Amino acid sequence: MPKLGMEEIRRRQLIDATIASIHEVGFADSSLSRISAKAGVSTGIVHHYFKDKADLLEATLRRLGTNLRLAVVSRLRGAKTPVERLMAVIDGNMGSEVFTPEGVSAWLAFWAQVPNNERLARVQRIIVGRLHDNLVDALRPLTPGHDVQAIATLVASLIDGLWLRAALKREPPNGETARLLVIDYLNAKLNLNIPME
Amino acid sequence: MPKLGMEEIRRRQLIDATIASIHEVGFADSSLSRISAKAGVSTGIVHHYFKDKADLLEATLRRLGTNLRLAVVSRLRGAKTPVERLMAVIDGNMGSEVFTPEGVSAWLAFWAQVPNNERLARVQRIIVGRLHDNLVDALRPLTPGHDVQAIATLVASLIDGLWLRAALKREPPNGETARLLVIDYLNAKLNLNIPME
Amino acid sequence: MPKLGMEEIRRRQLIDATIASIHEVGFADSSLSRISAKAGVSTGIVHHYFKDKADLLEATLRRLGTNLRLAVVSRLRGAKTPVERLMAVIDGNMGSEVFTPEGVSAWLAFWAQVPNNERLARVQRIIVGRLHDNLVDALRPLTPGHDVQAIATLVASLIDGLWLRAALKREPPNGETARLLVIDYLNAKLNLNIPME
Amino acid sequence: MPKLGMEEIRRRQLIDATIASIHEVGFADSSLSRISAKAGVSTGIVHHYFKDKADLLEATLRRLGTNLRLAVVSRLRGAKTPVERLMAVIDGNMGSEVFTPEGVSAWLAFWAQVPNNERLARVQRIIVGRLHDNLVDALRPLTPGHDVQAIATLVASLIDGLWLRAALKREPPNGETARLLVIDYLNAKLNLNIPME
DNA sequence: GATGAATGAGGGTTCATTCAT
DNA sequence: TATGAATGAACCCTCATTCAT
Repeated sequence: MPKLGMEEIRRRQLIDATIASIHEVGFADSSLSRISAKAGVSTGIVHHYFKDKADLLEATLRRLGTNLRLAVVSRLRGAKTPVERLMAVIDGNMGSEVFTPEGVSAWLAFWAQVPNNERLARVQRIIVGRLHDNLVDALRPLTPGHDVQAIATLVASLIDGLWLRAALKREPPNGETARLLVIDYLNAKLNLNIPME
Repeated sequence: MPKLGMEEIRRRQLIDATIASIHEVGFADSSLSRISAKAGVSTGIVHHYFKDKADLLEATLRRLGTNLRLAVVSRLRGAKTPVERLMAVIDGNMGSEVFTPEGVSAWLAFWAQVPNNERLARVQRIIVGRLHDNLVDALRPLTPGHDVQAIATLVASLIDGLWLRAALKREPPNGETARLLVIDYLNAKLNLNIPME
Repeated sequence: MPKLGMEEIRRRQLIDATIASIHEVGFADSSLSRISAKAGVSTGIVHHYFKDKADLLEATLRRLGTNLRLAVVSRLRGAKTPVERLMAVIDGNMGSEVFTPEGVSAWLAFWAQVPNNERLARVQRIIVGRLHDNLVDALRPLTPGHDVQAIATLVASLIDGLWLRAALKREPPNGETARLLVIDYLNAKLNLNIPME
Repeated sequence: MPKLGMEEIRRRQLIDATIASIHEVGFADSSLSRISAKAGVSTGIVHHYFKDKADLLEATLRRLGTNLRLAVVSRLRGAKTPVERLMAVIDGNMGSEVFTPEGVSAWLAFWAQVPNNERLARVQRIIVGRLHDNLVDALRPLTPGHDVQAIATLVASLIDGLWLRAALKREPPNGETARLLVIDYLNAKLNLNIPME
């Protein structure tokens, strides 16, 4: 009889191994044999839980997006003021759960696949769209008289750039420093006084 | 003397074909046979002019960096005022010679290789360092009382983020829009009045 | 006793599914997982009722042979005259119970395995031998002065050829047409007057 | 510089090895690694000369058809009388160049693939059609008052059946015996006197 | 009896690289 | 200088078979 919940466990194992492998050796060298070895299972098992390698990769990107969404959602729950809500979105994209060595490596790797992979592109568009919407919602009460769309685009681009630079560095990414750069911009542009503690 | 400069011609052919191929089918599918076909030469020829595939890729990244450097240098030549010098650096990184569909695609592809490829990483560090130095030099006369390093980092990150987003989009990248976002930030942060014509 | 005969039921299910699968996708693509899915059981069950895949295939060929034998035997039961007995053998090999799309497909598939599979070869030799013996017995009273062995061989070869051609055609096999060709030969060779109604 | 005619040599090597392999171990076990080993080349080379395995197999079936056609054509060249022309067709399909152990094995193997492989089916229809046309042409002057189509079909089926039986036997096929069975049928049916020397 | 998760060998295929020409 | 034939390792994937449940 099938062990209950085994499917979810195995899928998670394999997705985690995929992220770890991409971090360690990169996208190109993340073969299924390496991934399954890292997950501690046989190569054949992958095709029990995923249609093929592309399916595993898509699920992995989806998971990265989910992690990001959860990081924002959990912070929004405790946010009361407009500034707190804005910072929930910013911090949700810079927090220590997501802004990890493995996380930024995997993100960069997947981004590079997007231009030539429609299925990954679709997932990525959802993730990017969600960040943009979150930013616009959070910025609107704080930006009377400004072009909120442009500011959201700038902040999103800045966040992307910081993720990119984090991925390119050898050291573990420093979310705190990255966060301060975003706050500094917002304070200057919107005449806010978000504390940079 | 008909063969004079043959080496340089062939190397350039192959590098151009590499960039074009990466743009068209991505890094993973840019096999040497595809690249050489695109360059109109045989597969074997690659190893006459490059040690191996890694060597060709490194040369390609180097060329991308050179293009960027030249775009900045040529603009700096006509720059007189501090603001003009700053804009020379910005525009050199957003100008239509470099901010092309092929250019941004190739950049993104190489970025993704850097974390797991020390040789490419070395080249990339040089390029990043040069942009940072250029920015610091240009910003210093305009930023009394500010942390010039932080501002340079923010601008550089923003530029990277804009390149990244340009690569992820389907449409040809719009350097003008990207440029305006950077100017807008600088005007707000440094109380400048760089015209956004 | 509800489980009584379960073994026979399961074996029959799987054999039928094997024949159906071979007809649908061919011998090569008739994997155990496909066969068991078609039979509506799990993959593991096959090894409860058959030693391995080769065993299932052998049982399937045996069943095909049995079907043929029964088709002949049942017709022989009502045959009185020598001609009727001959026609019982012919029709038993061309009748609508056996000369079906699935039947001819499966036969052809198994024939192709025989030269390199001793176990299947053994089964096939029994089936071929039985047809030959049946034909010789039925022909003897009708072929005074002829080489009964040669005629039996020719008829058997002709029947095989007609099965083969039926399997290669896209349309459902036409046993009636095939039958008439055999009768026509016998009438010509033996100066008989078997009606071709 | 490419060795002239190398392509034709290699293709022939590989096709011959394919036929030999099918004869030795059957269609299913004729992997590319086995075929290329038998041809004395590496596995990778197959894809220089054939698009993929299906392409090699199709070329192999085509070659078998060509061999058959040539065997008939060469005999037709010396045929003067109608009977000689008929025998040229018969003997061309039973001659020692084509009615070999490897030949009949490969034929049976390919026949079994036809129902589930449209590309092979197309080639096979051409071959079958050619035999039928040849037979009708040769039979027409000898069959006044008969249904020439039906006789051609019977002869073709008989030939197929004899090939089939030859493939199923362990011994090398005996073309002479097979040939006599066909002649015997024709003599009986058409009141001919083709000598059975 | 029955399931389907798990294994690992072997399949076809692609590829960077080498080398005879 | 230039070719492309040739190699063999590594890839993804499928499969028969086993076994814990």
